[in-house]
Amino acid sequence: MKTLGYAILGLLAQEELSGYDLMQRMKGRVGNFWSAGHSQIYPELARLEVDGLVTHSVVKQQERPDKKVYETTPEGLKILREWVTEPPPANAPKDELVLKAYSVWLADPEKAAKLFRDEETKHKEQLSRYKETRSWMEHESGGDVLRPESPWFAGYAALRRGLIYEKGYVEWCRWVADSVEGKQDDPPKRKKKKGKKKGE
Amino acid sequence: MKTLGYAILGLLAQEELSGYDLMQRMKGRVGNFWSAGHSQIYPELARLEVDGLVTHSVVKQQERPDKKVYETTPEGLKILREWVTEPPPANAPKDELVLKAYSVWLADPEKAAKLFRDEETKHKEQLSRYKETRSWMEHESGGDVLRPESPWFAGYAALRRGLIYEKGYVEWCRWVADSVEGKQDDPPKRKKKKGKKKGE
DNA sequence: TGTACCATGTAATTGGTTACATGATTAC
DNA sequence: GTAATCATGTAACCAATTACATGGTACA
Repeated sequence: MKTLGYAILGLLAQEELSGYDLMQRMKGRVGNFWSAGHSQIYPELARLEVDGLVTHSVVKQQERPDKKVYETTPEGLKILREWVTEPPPANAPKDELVLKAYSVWLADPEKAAKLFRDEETKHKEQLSRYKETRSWMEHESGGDVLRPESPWFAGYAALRRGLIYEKGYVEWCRWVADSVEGKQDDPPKRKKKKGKKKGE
Repeated sequence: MKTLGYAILGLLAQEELSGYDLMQRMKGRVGNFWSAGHSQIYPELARLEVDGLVTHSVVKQQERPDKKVYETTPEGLKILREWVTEPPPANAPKDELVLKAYSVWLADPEKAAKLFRDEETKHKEQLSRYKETRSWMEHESGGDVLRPESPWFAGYAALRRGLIYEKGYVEWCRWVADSVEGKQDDPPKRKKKKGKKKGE
């Protein structure tokens, strides 16, 4: 089974969805750290069904094309549950902007500053969207965001990764931009203090 | 030109390297956010040479097989310099652990806690390695880590991304593990305060 | 009349990983 | 001997993106 299959099962475990619905969840990022196009999703759904992990029923709609609505089978839920607690293979994150940073010493400083300022802005915006979602979840869930056996908790946990990721990204972009502009004397925070702060 | 080509040019812009040297840099992560195997590197080097962006000379070694040492051409440096300040395509980060978190409500809490504790440990270790590298760079560079026109600065900037990334990862893993174990009442930091802190 | 959204699929291409293949030298 | 490192390549396979393809409804 490939990761995409588990991503789909994970979504279907929370609600019944059509291929089209899945596509939208995946475009907007499943719990913000996975994505897939419809050309990947439809064949994968077919494979999952052959393997007996999902089933579908055709929902007839007037005013709209008919659709196939998928749900997990008990077998599908079982293998999803097992997969969740297995350690994932070590992931080498790839980030083109960090690669650009690695060669930034060659670049025109003004253009470089603009690049990292623009990226800072993008990630600030993403951070704001995540914060809105967080507020919405906290209010809407009725406290379930902190109950680990609730799907609300799981979505909230994934969202928190996004919040931390973007917060760090913004901080880093700002540091790089400041540095190439010559306005940066020390790591962010603690300006004057002795800076003792033990090594680890 | 694909990203791998720029990754190679970025390394060769700092020092002459053989395909084997490049492979090692890439295994250990170029500035920690790109990677590639030797089966990708050798063909890509050949393409770069056909395009006139790198050249090689054969270095004869006794005690070791001969090797081809590559360097960038002026043309190669030029297109690298241009690429650096172009905005990268929006990257959708993929992280299998976050996907697992999204379905963690289905899992056995003890197994889930173990998973996230183990991951926390791994990322703590990576963080420690980065911190050692940081110290080494700061001492070895003679202050050049803060001079944007120095290759030291570029490597240092990439490293700082790694530091922030791992710091956030550790924090997140700990929060998830604490939560599934039932020891977590509030977002990290500020325990009692009113929590006013404006929306943005 | 044309754009946007709903809905589902297949085909071609690219990028990346794993496996295959060879061969020399050094250290245990 | 045999494992480890140096050194360079090709071939097969897989995952993912982009492009091709179809067809209905809503709305401006």
